[in-house]
Amino acid sequence: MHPYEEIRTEILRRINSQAWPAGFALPHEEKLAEEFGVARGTIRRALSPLVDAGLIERRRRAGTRVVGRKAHSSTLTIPVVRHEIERGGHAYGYKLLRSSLGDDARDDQGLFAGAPLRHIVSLHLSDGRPYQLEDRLVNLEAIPEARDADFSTVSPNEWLIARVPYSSVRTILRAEMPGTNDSKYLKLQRDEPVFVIERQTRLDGNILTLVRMAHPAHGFQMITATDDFQ
Amino acid sequence: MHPYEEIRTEILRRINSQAWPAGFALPHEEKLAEEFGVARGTIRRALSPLVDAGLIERRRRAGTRVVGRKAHSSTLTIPVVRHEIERGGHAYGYKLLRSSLGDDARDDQGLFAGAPLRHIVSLHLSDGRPYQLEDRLVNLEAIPEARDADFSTVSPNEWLIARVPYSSVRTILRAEMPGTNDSKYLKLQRDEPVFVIERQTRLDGNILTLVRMAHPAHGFQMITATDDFQ
DNA sequence: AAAATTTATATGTCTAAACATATTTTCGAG
DNA sequence: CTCGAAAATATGTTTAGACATATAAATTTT
Repeated sequence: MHPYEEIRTEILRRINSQAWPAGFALPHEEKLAEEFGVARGTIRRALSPLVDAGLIERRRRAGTRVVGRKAHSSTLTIPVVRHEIERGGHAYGYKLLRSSLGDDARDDQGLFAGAPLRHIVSLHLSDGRPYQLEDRLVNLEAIPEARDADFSTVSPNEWLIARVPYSSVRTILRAEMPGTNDSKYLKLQRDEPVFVIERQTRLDGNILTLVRMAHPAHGFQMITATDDFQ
Repeated sequence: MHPYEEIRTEILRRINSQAWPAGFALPHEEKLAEEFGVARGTIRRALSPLVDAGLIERRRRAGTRVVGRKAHSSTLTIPVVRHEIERGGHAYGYKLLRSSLGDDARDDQGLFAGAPLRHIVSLHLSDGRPYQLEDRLVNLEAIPEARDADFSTVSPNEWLIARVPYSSVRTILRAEMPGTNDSKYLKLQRDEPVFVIERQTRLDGNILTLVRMAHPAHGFQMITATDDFQ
């Protein structure tokens, strides 16, 4: 364990044990450097992830303070469906349900501003059972290669994620009563809702793709990784 | 804009423009330092968040490569309910429904290993309408002050988050058909599902609190912040 | 007493250099 | 030709120092 890690751990311990409670002003960098017998740079290195995580706050001249938390943050990772299913030890299946071209398809929100689109509906299966219904619009102006890509064996999800770089992602999570397509393809039980993940992917402001991924609620859950320290 | 930021932006541009496609080996640090006219440390500073974000991968002696993505990651922030509602410009309301002590309460999963518990059920309202049903178990061994805390005006959610430090959080998201309590308190429409957030909060392995937060699905959604650059 | 100015100070950025360490490549022994 | 040891190399950690900059605190001016 490197000095910067030990120092970070020790400072975390002090915060978590309330020895340094919310609002407490930490000794300044030079003092901490002296206490731990290292250079100032090493102290900065130990502290900066705590700043990023919002555990402490720093202001020039004012110093560093322990922050009282106001929210829980965690990282939500959405893997390629196939990986998710296979990692769970299940057999992955995939079926292309619909593929069409057009510029008026389903752009309810006018996000694509009339750009040519490809609309793909596909189904992901786990052990033969419907797992996710993927309904996707792809901006062909931004990703022209997607016009002729073959999505009958590889899902657009997987095709895109590896191939197309993006700079921002907006993910929306919802519980919904199933729509017509959901009921048709997901083999839902009576009164069973769907868990919907909707995602907009952008590159420098231009929207690349918009996708709605619907899961049968029963047995489906999302778990977020804990943004923690050790 | 500082040199390290400009360099990071330029490198991102090269990755996003596919000038440096997935698998591409970046020039090594000394070369980049020379190219940008800065010290090696500044190059490291520019690159390290890209490593954290999984955009590039580095191995000693082998160098640095652009990574083809395998998943979408984003940060899910769950604020205190009151803040969430007030930020939306709505009136916040709160009602304590039930509060009891005991060690056998509802610990279905045996997470608390027989520790004394406090069980609190409360309702959060937005403009007078039910917004969230909070059902919480608090470990009194870890947080003895919670035994006598008054949750009739301040929700346990808010009381805990500011007061009690934690080291890890596990959040589970689900769509569910409403249970008895959900139907009773959330004024659900016919066939309306609930969006459930379940959270376990720990400090150094010890579970502090377990909470189930149920939202009427209609009009509720979670949006994740985009883990992006610039 | 209030407002404007100056000073002090803690954090923020950057450098240049040394050394540590994982891993690949090279080279030599068998 | 194979295996193992040695060398080479890119990244990883740390230092000590210089300078930049935001802002709190002290001082002067109004």
